[in-house]
Amino acid sequence: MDLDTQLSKARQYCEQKGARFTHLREKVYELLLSKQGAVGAYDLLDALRLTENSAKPATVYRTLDFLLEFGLVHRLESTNAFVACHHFDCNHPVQFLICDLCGEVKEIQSEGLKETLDRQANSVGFIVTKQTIEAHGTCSACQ
Amino acid sequence: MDLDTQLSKARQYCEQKGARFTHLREKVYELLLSKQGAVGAYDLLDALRLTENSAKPATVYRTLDFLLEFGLVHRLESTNAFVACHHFDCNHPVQFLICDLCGEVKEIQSEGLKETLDRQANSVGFIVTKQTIEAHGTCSACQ
DNA sequence: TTAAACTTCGATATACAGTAACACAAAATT
DNA sequence: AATTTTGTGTTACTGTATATCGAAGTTTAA
Repeated sequence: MDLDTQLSKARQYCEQKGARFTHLREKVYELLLSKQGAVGAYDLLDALRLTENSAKPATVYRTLDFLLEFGLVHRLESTNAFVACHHFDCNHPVQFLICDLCGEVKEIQSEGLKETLDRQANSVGFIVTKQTIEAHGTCSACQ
Repeated sequence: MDLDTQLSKARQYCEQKGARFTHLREKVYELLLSKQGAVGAYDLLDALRLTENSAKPATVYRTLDFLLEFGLVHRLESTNAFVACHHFDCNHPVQFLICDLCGEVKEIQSEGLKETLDRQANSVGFIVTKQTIEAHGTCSACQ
């Protein structure tokens, strides 16, 4: 799907949820969509500053907080970086495969993985609210 | 197991591996053992400074690097914090249950979880070298 | 249609996390 | 004893993230 289509899909999604897809939010989401791989907040800030002159760290983090809240982007905990999500409307658990050579980030959805972790946790009386599952390694293209 | 026992177990383990369990390394490991839950590097630094007057960020990070390398501590990617490992001698994959209320960190070992992730990755041609699996939620005591 | 309430954004400052580089000291190796 | 390796002290810096406060823009409801 091309960028403009993806953007209007996001706009529509936000409107439907009663959230404002402001200029800044659209811009940041667009920047993330346009990169493959994950981007650090300060790299994103540098890119953003090319068009949004007044952008500062807080600008980026606030905007990312919004996008994270609505599932438009994901945060990679193991690299402190952010990736656009292309299918925010389906709300399944997400896991990431991060290639340490080319930086590619592949999002996978394994119900099995989620359920195994939930089950393991429950068996010791722990209730899971959020999972972080990330694998580092080498993608097929880089092998 | 009490603290002193755990410390001498660590000392023995290091000697056996030809690694030096120096005063600093012992001290940092001891501090981590004495807290339940995970500790941030700078909190650790503050605690360390009470006895090691000259400690600086690099001191802590260097020491943590050593302890991480030998499996005496783990790093939580989702909180940038560190926890002591009590059974460094058995070298299986590790997952964490992190209680967001009391801060307790429970280490679990699920071969199944590891293998499921490996399998999912392999099925798209991805070779995993390192896994990060962390669950946030509520522990049994806090419910 | 205007005031009140709420959300977003700009700006500054600061806290927290991690690394690079170099000098010196202590152990281990020869 | 001399050499090499490893560990520590120190300074300086880069990178990551949040708190606060006030101004500007939107929405709501009188």
